[in-house]
Amino acid sequence: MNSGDEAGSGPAISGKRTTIYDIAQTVGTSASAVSAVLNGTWRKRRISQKLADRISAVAVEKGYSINLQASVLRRERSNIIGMIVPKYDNRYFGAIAEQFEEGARKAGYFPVITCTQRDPNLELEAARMLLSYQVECLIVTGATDPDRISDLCHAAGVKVVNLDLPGSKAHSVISDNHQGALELTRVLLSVRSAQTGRDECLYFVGGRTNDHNTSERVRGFLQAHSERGMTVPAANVLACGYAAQKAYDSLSALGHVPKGIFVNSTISLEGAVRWLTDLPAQDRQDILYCCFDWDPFAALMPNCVGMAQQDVPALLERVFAWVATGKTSTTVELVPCRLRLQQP
Amino acid sequence: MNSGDEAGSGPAISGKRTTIYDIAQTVGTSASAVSAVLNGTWRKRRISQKLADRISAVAVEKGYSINLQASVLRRERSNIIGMIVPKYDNRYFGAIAEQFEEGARKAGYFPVITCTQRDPNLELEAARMLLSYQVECLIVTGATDPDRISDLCHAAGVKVVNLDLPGSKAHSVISDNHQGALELTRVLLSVRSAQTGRDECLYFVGGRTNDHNTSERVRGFLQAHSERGMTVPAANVLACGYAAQKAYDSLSALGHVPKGIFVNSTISLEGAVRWLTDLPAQDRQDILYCCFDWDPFAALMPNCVGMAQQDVPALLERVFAWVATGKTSTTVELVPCRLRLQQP
DNA sequence: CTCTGTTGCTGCATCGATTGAGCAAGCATG
DNA sequence: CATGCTTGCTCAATCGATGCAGCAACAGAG
Repeated sequence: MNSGDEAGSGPAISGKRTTIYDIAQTVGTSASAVSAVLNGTWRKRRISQKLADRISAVAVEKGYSINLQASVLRRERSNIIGMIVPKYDNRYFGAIAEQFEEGARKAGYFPVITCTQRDPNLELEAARMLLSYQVECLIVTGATDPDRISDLCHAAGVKVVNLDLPGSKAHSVISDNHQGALELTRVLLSVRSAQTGRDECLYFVGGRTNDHNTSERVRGFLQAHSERGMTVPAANVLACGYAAQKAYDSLSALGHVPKGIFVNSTISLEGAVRWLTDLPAQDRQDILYCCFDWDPFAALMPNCVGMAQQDVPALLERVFAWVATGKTSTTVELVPCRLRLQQP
Repeated sequence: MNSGDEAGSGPAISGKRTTIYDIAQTVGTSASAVSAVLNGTWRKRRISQKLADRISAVAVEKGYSINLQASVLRRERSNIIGMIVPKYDNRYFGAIAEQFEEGARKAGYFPVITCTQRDPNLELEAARMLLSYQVECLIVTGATDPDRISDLCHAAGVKVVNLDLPGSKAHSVISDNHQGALELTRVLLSVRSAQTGRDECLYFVGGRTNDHNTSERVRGFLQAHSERGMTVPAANVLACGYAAQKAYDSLSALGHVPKGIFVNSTISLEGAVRWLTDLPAQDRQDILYCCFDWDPFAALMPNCVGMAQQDVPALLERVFAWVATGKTSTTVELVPCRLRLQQP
């Protein structure tokens, strides 16, 4: 049962990790030589091939792994890049997290992501933690209060970039929510009017109006209507928050069945689709919706006209490009969304 | 534009972080006192309230944040717990990542998650990295080769737990794939036979047969058939890998339209559903499927009979309970799945 | 006035890796 | 044989936080 081998010069005895000093001792050399060999600077430091080989062999044999806490402490750079995301469990943030890691590794960083559940206190706490781990740069995604985090980072002399939601105290890379919403609304309006033969105002469901992204999307939504000479009644905009249940409740509370719905996020869409499937079949037939954000299953639902997919690769490409420049100005970069329409 | 204030005793000048020595100097005390005050051990170390207050005030004023690299180096414990996940961008792993972080924080750990794209080399590399950051414990989720990672961890004296996929060299917490697949298949078989009046073998799509989870699910799938006296032809099991496109291709390649499909994961389901929506409407009508793993949108698709949802909270609860015991034996814990059936 | 005990602090070694400075040995050149 | 150069290594300080050992000052007991 117990596989720990106590004897011999094998791998570290439980609890004690091998250090460069251990290796130096068994090889009969100095810790500096071991360090130089193991971090690749040995040629420059004129260590002989022979010694290098002996050291490498012993390191492998002992299962050595560097203590990066010690290494980072000594060097000026930590090579750690941090990210704060509100949630992992939807496709948008899942993709952001995944591609952030990929990009970070490609740029030579070690990525550390922390999920903050849209809780402002947890956001601050997480940012502080990441700073304590000496991140060189922090990417703040969808934070409720990005500016306070920017302040923290500035105090520590750490680069910050806002992603997805803009802030006023750091560079921001965000989707062009207005453009995406405008185009998406145009599509839904024209499909519906082709179907019914007349123009009818759509409903907007989900999000919060004081949130930048939602207000930009509402602006696009309204503009698409006014392009057709329509004025949307205020009651058609149900900015009820992001939770799925809220969307379900506010659609149910309407008292009638809206025929065209702009859903503000896949999270709200979960509620909207649930509401839809709970309707009697004949009501369900001619309801159409579109949704800001993309999900592969939601995109294939029969009532879905199209989705606006935020261009995650482009967003992250912009973020890493910004990080590489080392600039510190406070600007906002807009990245266009991709429209993904249902094949008829 | 430039908000950096160079003068005064304010927050750190860009590039230089405040340390306990800086604070000690401005307060006119020793670094030990500052350390004791800032890490909460000052009462025990008999620092006066007055000095403690002065130190705290200066620390806040200077925007001090502890250097955890230095702290961890000195102490015996790092408080870091690591996790390796193959992907973030589906609901199952998204939920695992999110709840892992929550559980880790509750247990007093700092969670670090790394995503390895189902790439065995990246898995090893990531494990090595996490060990270098002195993780106290590593949770290995869905790794292609968990045992090699276990070896690495044992060599470093670090606890390991396998999650989702079992390994032979560490404790494993996994879903009861056989039970879940058995029950799910029973449901689909009975719904289909109620519909058509006769028993018909289902198709199994997705996964790899040499993968533990897939083979257990196939076993459940076959057993549900044999309970009804049916023998499934080998050709009905399309273990074509996990990628969505593979599922699409192997369903298209069949040459006929199977009427009942057991889909092995939501990733494969993306392909299956795409295949479904590409079919002519009359073919699509009476196809039913079920799927192992849960997705809120997929669950609401009209042809979906039910999904097996892995009990993520229970899985992680078991993982953390195991970590807390500190035991090292090699056992497998099975956690039952929840069946989520389509409301008729 | 000495002895013991308490309060409130400081000094210093330590964790493991890194790196500039430096040293001994070997060799070639004048 | 003195000088300079190269090769191949070692020494020791350093990064920032921690915590043990210890010390000065003072109070109270005898």
